[in-house]
Amino acid sequence: MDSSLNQPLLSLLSDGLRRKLVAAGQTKRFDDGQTIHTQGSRRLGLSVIMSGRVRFGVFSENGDFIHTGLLNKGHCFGEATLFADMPRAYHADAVGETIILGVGKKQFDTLFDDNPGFARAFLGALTNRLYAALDFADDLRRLTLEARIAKQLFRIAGMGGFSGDGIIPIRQTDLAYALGMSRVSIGKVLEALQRRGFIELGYGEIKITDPARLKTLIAAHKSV
Amino acid sequence: MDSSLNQPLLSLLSDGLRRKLVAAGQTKRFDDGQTIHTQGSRRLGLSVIMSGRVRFGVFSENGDFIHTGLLNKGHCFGEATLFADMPRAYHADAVGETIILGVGKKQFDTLFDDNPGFARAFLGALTNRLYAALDFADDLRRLTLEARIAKQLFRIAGMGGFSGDGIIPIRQTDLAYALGMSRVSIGKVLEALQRRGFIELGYGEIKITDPARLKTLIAAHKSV
DNA sequence: CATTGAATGCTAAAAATTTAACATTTAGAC
DNA sequence: GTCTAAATGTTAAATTTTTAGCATTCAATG
Repeated sequence: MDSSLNQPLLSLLSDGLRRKLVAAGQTKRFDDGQTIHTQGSRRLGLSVIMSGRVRFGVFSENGDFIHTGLLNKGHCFGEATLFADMPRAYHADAVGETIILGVGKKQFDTLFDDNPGFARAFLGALTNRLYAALDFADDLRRLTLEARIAKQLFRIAGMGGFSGDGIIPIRQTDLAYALGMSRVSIGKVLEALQRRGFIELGYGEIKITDPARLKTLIAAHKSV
Repeated sequence: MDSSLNQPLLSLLSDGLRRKLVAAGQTKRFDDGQTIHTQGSRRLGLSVIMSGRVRFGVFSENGDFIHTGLLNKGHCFGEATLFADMPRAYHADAVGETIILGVGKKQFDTLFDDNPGFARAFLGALTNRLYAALDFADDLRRLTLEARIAKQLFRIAGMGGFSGDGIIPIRQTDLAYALGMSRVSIGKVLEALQRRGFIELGYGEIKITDPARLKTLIAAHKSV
């Protein structure tokens, strides 16, 4: 989840392997908001984002969709269905027009077994994601709320591939869910950050106006 | 961190591969408490626990060692130094007499490239650990404190390979750190669990007296 | 078996966070 | 431009959690 640890799979593959992967799968186009797969799906295979973005989340008891993650071009998902026999862990839908390369288990296995380079790429990508997840869990336990929020904003900004103006499309409600806090608490801290000139709050978006100063906040730890 | 997702590497390797791995490395014996590696070490290689247990943690600002994880026989660590060029993320020391198989980067790479089966085993192990970490982060955000504590006790019990009597060697201080809460809060909940007959508190250990009933608690969610 | 450091037990005040409202603003649809 | 649903803004009370003590119990050591 730390962007520095988030090399997309495609960037870890050589041109040759990338071509082979594409040749082995089928691309499919999704409209904005269209469901790519549902949580718990047992359809085995690798999915690679060729263009666009994919939003992940879960449905709460009352049916609301709760956004928990976002991946953009070059990233893959569904490895767990191939390597660990797990169902799809999150609901996934498209953000904007999105093209997904789907590689079924059979084709993937053939490709994987014939090309040792794939293993390295996946191991690299998974290791990065594992340590990013461990880092995120550490943050939840050790950082002050302000630091967690600041870091999460950078995390989202880094993942998204958004326009370079520092505007992050995220609802305060989703930020609250992502950090396991109430919207009121998140709102209070955001308001304070805005007052201090670090960010500007919008409707469904947050603009980082002073990235350098905001970054200095993420070191703030709870006491031990 | 979920025990069901925690197949040790050695159990994912065929006999043949396991033998090859052992042949490629060197075993080294550590006494109880002896340091295996320090945080930040750049020594590249894979470490496999052949017997005993390894305790991971970090040193806080005031020099206290804070225990954050425990792995037992069959598990490996240090993959990140091989697959993602990262330094050792945690300090590691032995719990009881422990034998570690160390495989240097060079030997490992040779072995890995010549034996495709290794890739599958590592991918399986890493995928499991990734989803366990994501699950743990979810717990931190969604579960009530009581549920988090109950689940953490099972997590530790499952990891440890301890005697079958349900006694978990853990200090309340460490439990508090692992869950990012204060010792007072942890103590309060533990005391309540003891009063209700789920557990028995000891000095540096906790006994699960009623695993079945304790397990029912871990579903308790914060409201959304 | 006396000593000692480590761990747990306990407390009350302070601080942080949630809850449950309701008000206001925003962006898009008509 | 109006309307509307969605999102943010704002409270205050209730609850949870931390902080900062100090007391007590435990287990290992000499």
